[in-house]
Amino acid sequence: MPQPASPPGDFGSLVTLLQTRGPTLPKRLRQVAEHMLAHPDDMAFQTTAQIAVSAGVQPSTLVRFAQALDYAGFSDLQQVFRARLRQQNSDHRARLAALRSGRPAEDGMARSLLEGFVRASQASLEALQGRIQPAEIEAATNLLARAETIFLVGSRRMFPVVSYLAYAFGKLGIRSILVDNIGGLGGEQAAIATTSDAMIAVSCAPYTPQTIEIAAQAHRNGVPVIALTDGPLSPLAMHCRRWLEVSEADFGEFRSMAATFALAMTLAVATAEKIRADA
Amino acid sequence: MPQPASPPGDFGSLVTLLQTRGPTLPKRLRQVAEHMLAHPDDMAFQTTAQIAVSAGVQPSTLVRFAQALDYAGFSDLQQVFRARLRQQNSDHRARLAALRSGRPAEDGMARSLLEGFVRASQASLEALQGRIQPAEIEAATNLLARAETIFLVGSRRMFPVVSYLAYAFGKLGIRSILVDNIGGLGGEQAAIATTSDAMIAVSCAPYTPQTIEIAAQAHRNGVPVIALTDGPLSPLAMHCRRWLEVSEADFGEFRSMAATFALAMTLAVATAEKIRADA
DNA sequence: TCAATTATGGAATGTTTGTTCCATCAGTCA
DNA sequence: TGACTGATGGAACAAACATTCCATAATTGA
Repeated sequence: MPQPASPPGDFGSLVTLLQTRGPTLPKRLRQVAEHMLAHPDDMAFQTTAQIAVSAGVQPSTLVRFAQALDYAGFSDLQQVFRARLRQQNSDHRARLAALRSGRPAEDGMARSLLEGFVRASQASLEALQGRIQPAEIEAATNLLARAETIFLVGSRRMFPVVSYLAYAFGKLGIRSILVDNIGGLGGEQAAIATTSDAMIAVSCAPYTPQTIEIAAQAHRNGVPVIALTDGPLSPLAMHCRRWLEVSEADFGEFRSMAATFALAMTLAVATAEKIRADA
Repeated sequence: MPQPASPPGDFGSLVTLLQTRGPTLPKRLRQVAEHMLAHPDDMAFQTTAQIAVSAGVQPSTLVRFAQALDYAGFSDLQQVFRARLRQQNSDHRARLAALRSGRPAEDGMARSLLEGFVRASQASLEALQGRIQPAEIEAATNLLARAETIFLVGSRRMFPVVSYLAYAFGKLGIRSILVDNIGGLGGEQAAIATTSDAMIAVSCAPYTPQTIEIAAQAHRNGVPVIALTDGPLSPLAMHCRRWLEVSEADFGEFRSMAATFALAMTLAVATAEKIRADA
C-alpha cells in the first residue's frame, strides 16, 4: 500500500475533484464520471450492474473508477452519494417545517432572500395565468404575425425582456429590431417603423418616459403597438393598439420578472406558430 | 397463498397502515415499526443486520415484519424508503423532463403556450430552491462584496440576466460594468478586471465560446469569477472561483429564465446586504 | 513500425446480504 | 396445570453482490 490516501468524503469535494481530474481520465472512466454527475440519485441506490448498464460500461469499470479516485472500492464511493441524499432530504424537511411554522427561516440571509424571490416569482406566474385571457394574446399575435419587422422597445428594468425577445425572434426566424437606445438614438431607431411593421413596448411603473414617448409616437404614426404594462391607467396602455397586463410581485425593492418573461416568450412563439400556419 | 395482497407503494400509505395496524402487532414487530418511523433514512440505506442491531431485534424479525405487511420480503419494503428519499429530488427532475417532451397543442395555442411557459418557470423555481445550498450563495456573496467593481458577462439568451444585474447593482449603489461586447470589444471590456474586482459569468449549454473565454481569461488573471451555469462539467464551472447550478426547464425550444433571474437577484441583494453589514 | 504500457471487457471469485428453517419460548384457553 | 397457538432467536442457506483476475485491445513513446 503506497498511501492511505484521502478520497473526498462529501459530494462537493467529489465534484471538484472530478472537475480537475476528469479531463485526464481514460475514456471509459470519464464516461463514468459524466454519468455520475448527471445521475447522482441513481448512484446512491442502484447496484454496480444497473449503473453499469445505464452508463454503458462494465461493472468492473465502476470499481476501477472508484479506486482511481482513491476509494477502497465502489461501495465507499457510493456512500458519498447516499450521504448527499440524506442531507438534501433533511434540508428539504427543515425548509418545509420553517415554512409551515410561518417564521422566515433562521439560517442565513441568503436563504430567506432566495425564498423571497422564488415566492415572488411564483406568485407573479400564478397571477398571470389567472388574469390573462388567451383571446388577448391571440389578438396581439395576429398583429405581430402580420408585421414585416417587429420593433422592440423597453428600458431599464424592462430592457432584459426586450433583449430576450430579440433573441427569441431571431431564433424563430422573425425579423425584429431591438431599440436599445444606443448613443441616445432610441427615437431614431424606432422612427423607421411603418404601418406594415409592429412594435412591442414594455414598461411598468415607474414608467420610463422615453419608452412611453417612442411607443406613443409610433402609435400616432399608425404602427400597431402591443404594450406589456401593469394596468389600464398606465400611460403605455393609453397609447397603443392593444395592451396585455402583467402584474409582478415585489420582493424588497425588486420586482420579479418571471411573469413578464413567460408572457413575452408566449407572444414570440405564438407569433411564429401563426406565421407558419398562415403560410 | 391466501391473496396477492397490495402492500403500500409510497411512504404516506405505509405510515397510515402502520398507524392502524401498529397496536395489534406483536411486541417485536411493533418495536420494528417504531424504529422504522423514527429512523426512516436508515431504513433506506442500511442492511438488515445493521438495522436489526439499532432496533434491538434479529434480522429475521425485519423480514417477518415486511411479510406481515404483505411485502414479499425486506427488500421490497426498503424500496418504499428509498423512493421517499429520491422523491423530493427526482420529483423536480421528472417534472422538468415531462415538460421537455410536451409539444404545444394546436387548438387554443395561446393558452397552452402560456401554460407551458408558466409551468416550465414554476418547475425551474422549485428545482432551484431544492438544489441550491444557501452556503454556496453566501460564499459567492463574500467574493462579490469585497470587489471594487463587478464585471458582468453573458451573451445571447443569457444577456438579459446580466443586463438585469447591471440594473440591480446600479440601483443598489454597487459599481458594476456590463460587458456587452459592443463593437466586438467584449474581451477588452473585461480585460481591465483585476484581482480586487470580481466577475459574474452566466452561460448554459449550448455555451457561448466568448463568454467561456472571457471568464477563463479573468480566472487565469486571478479575478474572482462567480459562474452561473448548468452543471459541474460545464466549461464555465471549470474556469471560475465558485459556481452555482441553475437547471432551467425547457418548453419547446425555449428555456425558462425564472430560476436564473431569481438566483441573480438573490446574489445582487445579498451582496448589497453584506456590504452594508461590513460597513 | 515496433515494443512497452495502459485501458478494457468479461468471466471467476469470495464476500455480503436477504431470506428461510427449526428449535425454543411466551402467552392463551380448557 | 397442561396442551395449543403464535412469536422469537439464531443458525443455515442460497442468491446477489462488489471485487479481482486475466486475456485482449488500444494507446503511447521511441
